[in-house]
Amino acid sequence: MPELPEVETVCRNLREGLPSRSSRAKGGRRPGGRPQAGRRAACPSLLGRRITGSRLLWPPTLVTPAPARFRARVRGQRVREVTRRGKFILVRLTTDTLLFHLRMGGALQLEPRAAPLSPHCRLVLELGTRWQLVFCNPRKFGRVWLTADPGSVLGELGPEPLADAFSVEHLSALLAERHRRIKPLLLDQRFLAGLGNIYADEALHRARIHPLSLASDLPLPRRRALWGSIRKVLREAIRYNGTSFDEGYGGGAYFTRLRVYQRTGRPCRRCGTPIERILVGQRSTHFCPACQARPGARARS
DNA sequence: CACGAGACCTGTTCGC
DNA sequence: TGCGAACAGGTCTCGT
Repeated sequence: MPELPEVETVCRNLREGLPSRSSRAKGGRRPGGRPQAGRRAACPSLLGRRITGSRLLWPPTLVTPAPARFRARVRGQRVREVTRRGKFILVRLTTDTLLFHLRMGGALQLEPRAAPLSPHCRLVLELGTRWQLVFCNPRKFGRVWLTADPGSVLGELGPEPLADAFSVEHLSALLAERHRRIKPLLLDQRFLAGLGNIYADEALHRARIHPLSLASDLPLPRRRALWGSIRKVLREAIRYNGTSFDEGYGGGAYFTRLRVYQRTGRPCRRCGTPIERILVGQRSTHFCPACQARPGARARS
């Protein structure tokens, strides 16, 4: 599931820890409150903890270095910082950096060492006697790197859409030189880091751009609108802890705000027209045929 | 350079 | 109810 807002949520949870929460607390759900995940024990911050051991349960998870070297090298290092770049989670250690990519789902969280491990658990980093950092990944697509040079892993990534340096002029210039359909372009992490299928569809709808539009053909007002909608959608989703349909993200609730993603046949929240679903570059793509005019169907200018 | 197809995987939902 | 098909938030590689 994870796109930029979900990964940001995971990072924040690792940095700040999670307060305890019970599904039965205070007579159930607050009226108007965000839906809450189930019972969860309190867990502390990952920052400052020392890695005392590791267990690799699905070897293909580890890209580099080889397992024996990984185990020897990661042991004894202390966690200094937890940050995000695109959809990567960066855990800076004493001398190296651990990079995690969840790909199509999963979780990275602190758990008591006494707790039973999920069958989807692929890597465990032991943190003393009480806690462990657990990388769960049901579909086995997720990957982990340990390196002194994170740039070697992140090298090709495009700009960070929420960074101050990512200006409307910057995006506009990048779009102008790409003869590519806008939807697959937004999913290309070398073009822009962090968008995935949900937020690409949502950003395009808010900017009123048809997903098959040619990037280089977008008129300036659409390009400006896209810059704003990308940032707005991502910021808003982060406030809601992402759009999670499963556990492990601390109650992501942005699905209540989605305007097109997986709303096929339901009315557009702006104009009431039924949302359509098409395939673009093998990915499900949701849009409003009225709000998001076809590239060919040019209005008189 | 741009694009489609296939691969990598398991779990859940849909249709008959 | 049961069972296979379709589908899922991502990315890589190959062939055209």
